[in-house]
Amino acid sequence: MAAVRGLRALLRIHRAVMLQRSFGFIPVQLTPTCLPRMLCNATTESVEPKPPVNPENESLLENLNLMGVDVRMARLRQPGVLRKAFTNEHGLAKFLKGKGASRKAIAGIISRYPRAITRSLDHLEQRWALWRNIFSTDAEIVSILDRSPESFFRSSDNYNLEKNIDFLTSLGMNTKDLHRLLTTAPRTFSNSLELNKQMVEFLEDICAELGGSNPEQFAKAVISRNVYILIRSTKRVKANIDILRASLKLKDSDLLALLQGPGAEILDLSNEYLKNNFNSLQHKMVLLGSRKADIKKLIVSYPMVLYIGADTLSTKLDCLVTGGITMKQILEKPKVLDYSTQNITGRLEELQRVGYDFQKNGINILDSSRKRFVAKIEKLTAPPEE
DNA sequence: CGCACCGGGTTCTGCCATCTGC
DNA sequence: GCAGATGGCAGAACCCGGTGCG
Repeated sequence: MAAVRGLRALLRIHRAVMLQRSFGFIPVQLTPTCLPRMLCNATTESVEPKPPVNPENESLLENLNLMGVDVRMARLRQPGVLRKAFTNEHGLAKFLKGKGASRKAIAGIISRYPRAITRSLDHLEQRWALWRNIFSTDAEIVSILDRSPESFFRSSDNYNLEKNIDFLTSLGMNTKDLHRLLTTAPRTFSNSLELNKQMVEFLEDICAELGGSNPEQFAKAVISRNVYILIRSTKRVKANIDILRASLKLKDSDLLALLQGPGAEILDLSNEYLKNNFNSLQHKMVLLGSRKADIKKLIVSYPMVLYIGADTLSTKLDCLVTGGITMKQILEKPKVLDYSTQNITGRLEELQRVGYDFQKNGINILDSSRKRFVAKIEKLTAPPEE
């Protein structure tokens, strides 16, 4: 995870540089020839008339600096906001502070989504009230803004937000569903109503196409099981369904059950990732002596296996097989793959120490909570007396 | 009681591209 | 020709415990 974050940071820096280049803040190449040109620019302005770009609003910059906003970051994200004559940074800060946001959180929000300071107090109050229909405390909302400012501020259309809430409710989502949706995929509520409707209609069509009798409940089931669906494109979800359809060759009714059941969880993966994982899994399992039918069985009973990255999965399977677990046992209890390689490794070692017999006892013990596992080990090591 | 089955919880943003409206 | 609004993308698992049955 940390590594991923590090990589992202690197990418971000890379992108930032590219962005600066495209805006002309940094010469494309830092070769000596650029220096004279820059000097030239400074001395002979009239020769090369600059495009009439509004200058940045100095007093705004000063305000933002005083508030602890990372102005450089803000400039890279939304340069236009810094050139605006009228903004509402103080109003926003006061508003958020009133909701319990810290100074640091507020600065972070503006740094990451500068357009937030263009929203009026009325707008903010309205939007907050709408979110409060779903959240019971301000603190919950603040934590989401801190996490993802864009989700809250990207759209200025409060009416659309209201319609989205109505629409999702009309699908049969209860408050708890909406809460989960807004907590984990807040962008859903900033989508246009049209976009959300498109996805729902798409899902309903899939259901009908597969001979399902209740498209509405199908759509709801898929979304409830995978709250990220609505922030994906129909193109992506469709491609994933096609991948599953082509590779598993299930009966329509079985595919339908898979999609609204455990399969829903992998529908939002990027298409290449899903394909790649499928191919790697197939390759790996063949190496370990499985047949095609086994692979299909595994995916149908435990689609989350395709969620696991190719390298992780390969390592995990090796770890299990090396530890004396057979592929057959894994196919019967695929949920062991839920657990981290590290966790599995540790358990295998402990079980070996106490001489656990997987042939006799099965591998269910690997698929249990830490608490239960520890209790089990304690019992196995305790003297058999009384 | 012990076990297996099963569902649930956590979690997922920050950027670019493309339109739209002024 | 700008800034705003919105769509779309890549990224990539792990863990817990209620419950019902033998």
